[in-house]
Amino acid sequence: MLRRRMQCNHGSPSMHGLERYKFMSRRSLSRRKITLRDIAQGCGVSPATVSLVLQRSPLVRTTTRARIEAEIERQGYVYNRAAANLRQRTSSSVALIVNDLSNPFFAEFAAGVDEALAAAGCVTLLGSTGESTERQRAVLASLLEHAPAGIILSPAEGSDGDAIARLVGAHTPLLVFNRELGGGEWDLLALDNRRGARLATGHLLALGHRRIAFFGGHRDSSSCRERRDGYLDAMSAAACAPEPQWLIETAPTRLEAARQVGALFVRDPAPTAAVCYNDAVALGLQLGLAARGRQPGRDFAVVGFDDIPEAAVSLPPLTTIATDPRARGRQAAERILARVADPDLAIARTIAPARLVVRESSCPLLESKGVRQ
Amino acid sequence: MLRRRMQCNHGSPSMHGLERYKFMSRRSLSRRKITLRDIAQGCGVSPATVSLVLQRSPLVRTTTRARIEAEIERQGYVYNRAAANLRQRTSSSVALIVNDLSNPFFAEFAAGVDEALAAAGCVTLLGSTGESTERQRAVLASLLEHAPAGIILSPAEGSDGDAIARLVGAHTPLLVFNRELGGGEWDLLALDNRRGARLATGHLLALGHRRIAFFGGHRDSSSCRERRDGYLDAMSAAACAPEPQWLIETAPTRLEAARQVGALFVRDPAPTAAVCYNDAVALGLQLGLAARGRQPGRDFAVVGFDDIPEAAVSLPPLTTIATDPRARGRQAAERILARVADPDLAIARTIAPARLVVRESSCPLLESKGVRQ
DNA sequence: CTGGAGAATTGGATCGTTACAATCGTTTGG
DNA sequence: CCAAACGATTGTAACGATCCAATTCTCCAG
Repeated sequence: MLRRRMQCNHGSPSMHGLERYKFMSRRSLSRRKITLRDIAQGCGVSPATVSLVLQRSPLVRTTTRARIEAEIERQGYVYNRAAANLRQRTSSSVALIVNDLSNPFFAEFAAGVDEALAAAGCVTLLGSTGESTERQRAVLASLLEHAPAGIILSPAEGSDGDAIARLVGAHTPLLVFNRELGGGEWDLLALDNRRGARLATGHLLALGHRRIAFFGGHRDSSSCRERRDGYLDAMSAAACAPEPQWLIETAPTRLEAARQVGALFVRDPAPTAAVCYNDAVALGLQLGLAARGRQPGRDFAVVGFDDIPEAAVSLPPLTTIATDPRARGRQAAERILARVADPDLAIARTIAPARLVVRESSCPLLESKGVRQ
Repeated sequence: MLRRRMQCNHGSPSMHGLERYKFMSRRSLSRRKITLRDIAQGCGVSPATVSLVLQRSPLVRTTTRARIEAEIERQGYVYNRAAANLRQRTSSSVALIVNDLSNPFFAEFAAGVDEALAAAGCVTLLGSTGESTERQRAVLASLLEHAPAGIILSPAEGSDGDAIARLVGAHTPLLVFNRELGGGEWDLLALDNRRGARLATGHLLALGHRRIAFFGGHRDSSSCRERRDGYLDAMSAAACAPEPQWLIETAPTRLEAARQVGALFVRDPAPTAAVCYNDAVALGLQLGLAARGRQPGRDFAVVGFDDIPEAAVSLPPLTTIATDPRARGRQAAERILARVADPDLAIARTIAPARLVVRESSCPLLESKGVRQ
């Protein structure tokens, strides 16, 4: 806890008002903070009037307002929103809890949230969980003490909805992002993972591929499960039965994905294309393919998921499913602001659309390859 | 501004203490927030005692403490840190203002800051400027109203130090990151751009290159200027005079960089290697080279700057200067916490080291190429 | 049984702001 | 000339915690 003690001279009883003020202003101008009282005193009005000016109330006479505003400027007064919030029982902050900012998907999301909140004159309280439910608990508790008006939470894997509901209480509206979380009454903003993966798989099918793998991601991750389900939907709709070795699990990182590429080709029939859990994995796959002498986008088709910035500039540029995390961030922020303004809004489950972005990594099936074996 | 009005029943004069409490608790348990008073009342002690428990004071008897803690748990009380901060004249938040979170360098930095602040029980107030001094002014003013204990600012290009000093005032310690900013008394944490670029250039010189370009970045960016100076240092130390067309200015993005690659080769003598302003530019350069039939890492050596995650997995993997933004973030947070704890610390200008990470994009000079013309 | 030293607890003022009711001038209509 | 109406301003009590001095409780030595 931060605690800076200031050795502030409380005026001795012998000094009356003005003298004391002068004394303070000379002696400790740089130590003590200017308050609304100082402004009031400085131009001979009551604190209440200054407060009215700060609230842009039309009740104050124009000339008085001007005088007060000049004094505010002169003394370099800064409004203490915490004090105001305490009195008004309001809050001008929203808490944002994500897994990890170094994941570009979440970084973009956070940027979008912050952008929209700032536009509404609201400040972002940041927290990150590192995908640990224990840290999530701690971070949530810590942020709640700052009485945010609302919370945007991208829950860590394996979160317990009831525990979160108990922690947050009924006072603070919560918006859950990116993952289903049962156990409470809250808004949800999720991606259409299933339809996205169906889109990706359908695209590869349309290019002539039949032996399509689903590559990467953790089995127990809900987003991975949804994407895999979408892939399976599309495959069975096209009457293609995936071989077990076409479903490869990896940590969702480039490096880990690159290491696992071999597993795709250990047994025949080998796949000619892959739908990947996300772009990181897809880029790793491209790398691993190149290392084994297969050229992605020519010998093997790859589709990613997320459309992170480097997808557009990889070699070859990656076909992927765009989810526009920045727009999702703005959307989340706007939704929570709306709910704060009106707590009686109906709970909404919003599934954001995903769209296919075709680039060069998804090539048609090569006849020679397709026919071989 | 957020303002949720609660239709709270103020107890009518006819009701005395306990009845009123019961009424409130039945009628509006889910509306009204639990305060420390409620806990005190709930177990028949004074608010002061509850406060002592919350502060882990050793003055309360163990049995009393247990009783109070149970009540806190039972009622689901959440501490109101804003109220405490108001009374104590302290703050448990630090403001972090960066250019843009979607830049992975800043995202990593922010992650590091948040990590270290959270470990100290302190919350991060986020703000982003989008490299606009006007937004920076607004964001800074808005965050200051929340009375952060300190501010970590990565100033927007073209910031006016005096204006910032005036805005922030002498009360709130400021740590400036990543860019020099004159005009006030504050700590600085910067990267050793000059030495880093010298390292990069020296590495290429050691590989036999003499015709080395400095590619990318904005002329008016201070970090770009410093890196270019480092490059020029190393070149002149090796008695190499750079041709004017070896110094190419671009926006610091992959796409823009890829577009400008042609400019390197419009006139003889053409360079055989390039030190890039940053990794984004370097990756763009690799892309542009490939598009023109030159293979980076074989026909042309490339060195980047920053060591962003994709540098390790590009084609070819990029030799670069690592600055470890996450560690810088932790460092910044720790420094501002130290200064908050002791405002009389001497001002520190910290220049973080940069280290060369050799990968495959920096190849030795090919004899055939080197001798031609 | 009493005095008094600690230990444990508490009342009340306070942090900087705002809501509310009350006040003070001015003006206007009757 | 008074009442009412209005516009502008203000005193005071909160908001939810903490600090400080003062008080009460314990317990033990004498």
